[in-house]
Amino acid sequence: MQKLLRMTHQREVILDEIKKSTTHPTADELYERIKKKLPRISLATVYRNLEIMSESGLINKLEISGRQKRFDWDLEQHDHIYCVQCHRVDNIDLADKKDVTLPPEQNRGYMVSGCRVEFYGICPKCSNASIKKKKGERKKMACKSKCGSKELSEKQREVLEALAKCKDACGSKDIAAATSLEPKQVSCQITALKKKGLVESPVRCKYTITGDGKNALS
Amino acid sequence: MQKLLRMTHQREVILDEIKKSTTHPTADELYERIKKKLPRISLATVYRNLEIMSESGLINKLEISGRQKRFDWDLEQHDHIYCVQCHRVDNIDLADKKDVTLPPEQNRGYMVSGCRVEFYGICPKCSNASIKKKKGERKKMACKSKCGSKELSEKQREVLEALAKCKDACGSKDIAAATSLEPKQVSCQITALKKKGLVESPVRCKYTITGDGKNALS
DNA sequence: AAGTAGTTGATAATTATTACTGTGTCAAGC
DNA sequence: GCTTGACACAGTAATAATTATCAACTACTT
Repeated sequence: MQKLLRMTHQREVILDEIKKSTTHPTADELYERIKKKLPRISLATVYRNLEIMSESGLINKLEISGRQKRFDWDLEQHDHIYCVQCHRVDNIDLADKKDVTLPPEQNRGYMVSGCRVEFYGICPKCSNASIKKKKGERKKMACKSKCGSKELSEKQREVLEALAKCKDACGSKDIAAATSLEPKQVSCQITALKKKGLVESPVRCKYTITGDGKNALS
Repeated sequence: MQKLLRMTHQREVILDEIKKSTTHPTADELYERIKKKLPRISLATVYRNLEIMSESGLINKLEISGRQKRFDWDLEQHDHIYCVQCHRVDNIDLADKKDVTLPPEQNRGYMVSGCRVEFYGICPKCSNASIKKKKGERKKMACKSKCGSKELSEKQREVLEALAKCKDACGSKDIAAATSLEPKQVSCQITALKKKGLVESPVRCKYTITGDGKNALS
């Protein structure tokens, strides 16, 4: 039953990289770092070995908020604090935790095997970043955004360029006239552009290009 | 800033379906149920509206272990218990929780906005199921498995069929001879089949088909 | 009644992860 | 020293869950 683990060079490097990290890296964060040492390693190898090593108890796979799995060299049971903005995860040491137990009449028939406590909030890096942003300091987001600024579609670019030429806010009909698009289609594109933050609406049904929008064009 | 929400029929039905559920459904569970009432609804609409409604505070999006997001009509802050086998999530009422606070010197500079407590274990349904399984009662898994028994590939089926014809355990060379495959390829396929539990190795380098393996062929 | 913001269904795209495949490497046994 | 079989690897395809895009539609507001 016990599977024997061969300590290959790749595994050594992966394990080493986890042990070095103070945070709890995701598979692709690790992959990026490992690639510098082993440029030919495959992402699949990283995933495979993280899975294997956590199964055999060399490392810990965290069950934590967020989409990506995270790994930890610290095998002791401990708890975490999670940044809702950049999704980083830090350790916490919770002395009070011994009090958190589930009264037997509350367990709903579950065979309880453990308990996780997870605080959440905004990490210092992110709160600094948002202060800077308010000051008008334009800065590339330090953290991966869930839905990054995507490429503009053909039509979106057309609408945005037309808006860039207007001095004042203008309605979608004006834009339709300035482009080859139907008024109806313009409204669709504006919705998308607003969502991306490239366009805003100072008054109902009038639109202007934002600073971000101008940057997106150049 | 405040976006106005139009109460469409689709939204009403989605909301209604969440309110009716005692558990914490995932988007696609909801979609399956809603399709019965609105057969033409799109999965995207369900996802879109769950997101919108949770943003505007009509429902709650749970941050919980597991790959899929889950939604809850109960806006009160409460905690959960999670089945590591079938991933169902139940509510718990944790009176002791007030004790769990993060000492300020522990917060690592985070602006803490809340705390989740999550117990985990095996739910009653799953522990019953595994007892039945031990008795030899073959039964379709009640719960979605993370990596369900996949279709057999062409080569895997070939290997498995060859194995089914052997009375005793046989080596990969025997199998290679019985099929059109190279010995090297056979070993790859056997590894995959073993992982699926369709083949086992009573002695080193000898293989037999398992009960599951026979079922997989029929 | 007209115009427009918001909404929908269908589908494409994306993200994170896992599976497959052919080849390579290692250790044990002949 | 050669063979055998187990384990690993890189590269790539496939999958699952979610999100984005877009043209058509709908319900408010004026």
